[in-house]
Amino acid sequence: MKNKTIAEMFGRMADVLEFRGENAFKVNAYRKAARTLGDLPENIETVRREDRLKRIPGIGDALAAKIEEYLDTGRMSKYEEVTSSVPEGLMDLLRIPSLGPRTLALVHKSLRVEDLEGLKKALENGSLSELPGMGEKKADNIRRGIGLIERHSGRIPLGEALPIAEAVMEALFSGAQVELGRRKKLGPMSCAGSLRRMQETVGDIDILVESENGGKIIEAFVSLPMVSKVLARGDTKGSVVVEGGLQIDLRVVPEESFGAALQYFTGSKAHNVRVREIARKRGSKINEYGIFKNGKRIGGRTEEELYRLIGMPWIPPELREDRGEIDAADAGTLPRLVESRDLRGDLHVHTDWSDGAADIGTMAKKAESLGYAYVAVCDHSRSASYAGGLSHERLIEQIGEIRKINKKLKACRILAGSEVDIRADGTLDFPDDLLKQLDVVVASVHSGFKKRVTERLIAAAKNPFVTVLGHPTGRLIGEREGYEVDAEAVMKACADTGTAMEINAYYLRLDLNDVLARRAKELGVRLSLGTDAHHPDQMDMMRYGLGVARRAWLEKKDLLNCVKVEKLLNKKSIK
DNA sequence: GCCGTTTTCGGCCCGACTGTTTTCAGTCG
Repeated sequence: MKNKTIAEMFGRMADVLEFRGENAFKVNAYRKAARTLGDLPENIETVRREDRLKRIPGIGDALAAKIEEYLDTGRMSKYEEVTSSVPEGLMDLLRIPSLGPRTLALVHKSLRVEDLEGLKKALENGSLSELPGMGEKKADNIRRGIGLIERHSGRIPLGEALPIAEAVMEALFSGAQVELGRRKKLGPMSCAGSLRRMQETVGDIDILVESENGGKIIEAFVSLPMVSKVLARGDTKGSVVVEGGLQIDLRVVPEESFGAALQYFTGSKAHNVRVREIARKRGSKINEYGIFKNGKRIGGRTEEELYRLIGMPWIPPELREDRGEIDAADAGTLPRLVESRDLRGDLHVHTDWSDGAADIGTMAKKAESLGYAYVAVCDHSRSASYAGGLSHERLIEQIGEIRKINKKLKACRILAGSEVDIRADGTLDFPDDLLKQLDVVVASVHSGFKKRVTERLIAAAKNPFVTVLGHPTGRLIGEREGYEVDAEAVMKACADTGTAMEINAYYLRLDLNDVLARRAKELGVRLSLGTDAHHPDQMDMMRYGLGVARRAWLEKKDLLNCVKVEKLLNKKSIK
């Protein structure tokens, strides 16, 4: 797909245009188009062929022409002209926090800085801090920014950030309660930002708490044991770095503004821009303190109130990405998102029969404690020798073992399954007559990442005994891109054959991701949540997969996990 | 560069904080 490439080109052009000081609204137009294209689940070439380019929001005559030029010739003259006007690599420096386009232009023009090395030198020899408008503190901030991106490219996975945020909030809750004394009750506390939206990675953590005693709360916050550095402490805002380098901002807001502040700090930015636009068109104004009409406050205590006052229902945080949720809210067609309590089971776990850490009974017990009605044991198949993949005989033995344990279980049923390898030649690792005996078959690619992956996945989908395609794109967050796969073609095959596609809930996979899972739903594909747990504790990662499902607008009916066990076992009813 | 229930021209979200200034530009969310 050329979508990402074109999106990156527009993004890069936006950077350069901003750097050159051109019209900020034009810059914004490029940036908006870049984001829309990056999120577009459909192949841009298809959209072009059907002459629908200009129907994409934010794409007008000029950008459509540029896209067409690129698709036809493989080049974009405007892009080449714009990017060649600045040294290669210079724009990468914009990733450094507290170094924006204006400052970059200044250091480039007056100090001839062209890359990170040059920037470091200018910081070292003091020439940067002597520039007009610059100073020691600004230089310090840029130094810290460089350190930040060098340590860990800026963002950390949701599955690491959320437990830290929860630990901090819990400690803060008791700490702040002590500071306040017993008589004053601490108001509600919530995380905000990309963490609350359950985005797959987060840059920093935002926490909001409602109280009239900001100073004391902030004091308790900066004194928490996990804090390694205090960046700022005031009456309404505190900012710290915790062990591991993650930045956490705490904001204390008064009761009447809590909802407005929560909405504001939850974002996303694109969502908030649209919400404010609409508020303005409808005669009111929204900021982080509330919603105002003719200069008079008319609300802001809760998010529900805020949305209601501009004429729409509350929008779940996972949807707030400006991907159509605002129009849907306006039209009253928001999805009824799947919830944790809708999930009847985990459809992908491993045991010590292959490379898992716990035995079948222990995994089942964990499933029971989570309130599940079923758990699918899907150990690796024979080709996955690195993972102790089961031989034909061992799998038959395991099926027998599972049937035996099931007789002793009450609430939760173990489903006999397999995570069967889709081999490099496109065949599956077990013959059909063995697969037929299983309750659940997850078919996954674990090798030959560059060998005709699309065709292999489609072939697997066509197998009548394959229930689910496991981690269909194979990406690992922060480690590797997915396979070269035509996701759209695979989805269509799954829709045709009734094969489900996995949202692997393991925090580094989250595969399918939100955008693709939503597209799958649109095409009529059922999704399946599995934690891929290799340890009972990892079954708790279901919440990350659920986050993806909700970000993908999925409802109960879209997920295989919400189906009753009887229906699940009757394969004809699901495939 | 996009867009249109005020508009095909003239708008385009809003405010805080920081660091540098002596009234404001840049950055951020």
